[in-house]
Order: sequence, then C-alpha cells, then structure tokens
Amino acid sequence: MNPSQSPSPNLTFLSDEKTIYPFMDNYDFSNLMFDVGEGGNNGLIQEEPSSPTTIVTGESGGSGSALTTLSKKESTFNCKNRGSKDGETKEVGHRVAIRTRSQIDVMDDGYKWRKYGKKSVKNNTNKRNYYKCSSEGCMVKKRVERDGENAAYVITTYEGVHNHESPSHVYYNDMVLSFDHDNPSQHSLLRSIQKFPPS
DNA sequence: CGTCTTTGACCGGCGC
DNA sequence: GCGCCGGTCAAAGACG
Repeated sequence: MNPSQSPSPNLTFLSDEKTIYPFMDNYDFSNLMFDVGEGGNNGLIQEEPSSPTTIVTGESGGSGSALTTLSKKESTFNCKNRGSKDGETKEVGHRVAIRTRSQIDVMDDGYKWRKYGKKSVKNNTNKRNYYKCSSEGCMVKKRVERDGENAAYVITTYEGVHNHESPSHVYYNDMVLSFDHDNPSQHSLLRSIQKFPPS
C-alpha cells in the first residue's frame, strides 16, 4: 500500500524546521536551504552547510542555482512536459527538492500519491520513483530517489502546488498561528510557508 | 471490483 | 542525424 496516505497521528514539533513540513517529524532534519528563484536573486539561505538535510525550492524556469545538490539535468527537468505536444504550454509552478537522511524512501507528507513510474538513472545505482498526487485534478508530482553518493539520503522532489487541502492541513494552520515573528531564525521559514501554502 | 503497483515501451530534449 | 537519457504512458497483475 501507499505509505503516504495519511499524516502521522503522532506529530510533534520539536524544531523550527519541522513546523514547515510537519511530516518531516520522522526524518533527520537540522538544516534548510531555500531558493525562491525570483528576480534574479536566488534567495539562497544556507543556515548550516554541513547538516544532513537540504531543501531547495524554486519557480519554474528559475535560475536553479541552488539545485547543486541535484544533477545538472535535474535543474531543468520541468522544462519538458508531455502535455505541451499539442502546442499548449503548461506552467509547472513551484518545485521543491528535499534531501534528507532517512531509511524510509517515501516521506509521509499527508497527501495521497499514486506511483506511475520507476526508472534507473545515470550516476545512481538506485531506482528513481515517480509519483502523482492521486487527488482529482491535482497535477502535483514528486520524485523520490536515493542519493547516488550516499544511499543514506533520500532526495524527494515536489513539482507544482496542490489545488486542494492536505489531510494534514490542520497542522499547517497550527504552525502559522504559533509562528514567532520576533525570532529572526524563523523568517526564512515563514517565507517558505507563505510561498507554499497548502492552498 | 476498485485501486494501486509494476514494468516495458514510447516520446521528446539534448549533446555530439 | 543518431544515440543517450529522463519522464510518462498504459496494460497487466496484485492486493484489499
């Protein structure tokens, strides 16, 4: 069965980072790195370079300068879109790459995903898995793969923005309400939350 | 029976 | 133009 069908019932918010992605509670997160990819300013924030977790976000067609944790091809993956073969151009929207140390391949992010492909990719002995949000009309995709250089890490790439509420939406509301605006270390977190509301 | 996973085939972009 | 590569499709099977 799909392990990501329901949010963890035992969510606890022990750190700032986990208030953004409550589903990450089961994973080893101690660092965030954002790239909002706007106006030529890549917005890169690297709080702890040597930490085991990296999060990279960006707009479609953005600079991709912060996508160095992924392969060169990765930074342009959303330029291709099968749906454009009839001349229609589709805006893919946000993409978020999360690199985390975990023994679990598929993170429980509160959404329901349908697996639609699995490929072995170059420079990575591990298979890459492709998922679509199984909610009707929601075109959000994610890719999950083990880091080729260190299999202890899982790279999860989200593409697009959900057009529906997550079952864990309540947790998002909680984290925004409890946000400490006087704490500078949480400013980047708030920016990310505002950038990626669960709509 | 409905939903999901698996997996080979297909397609398009890109580099040479 | 050709081959490589990544992303997606879709049929078939598994599973509840």
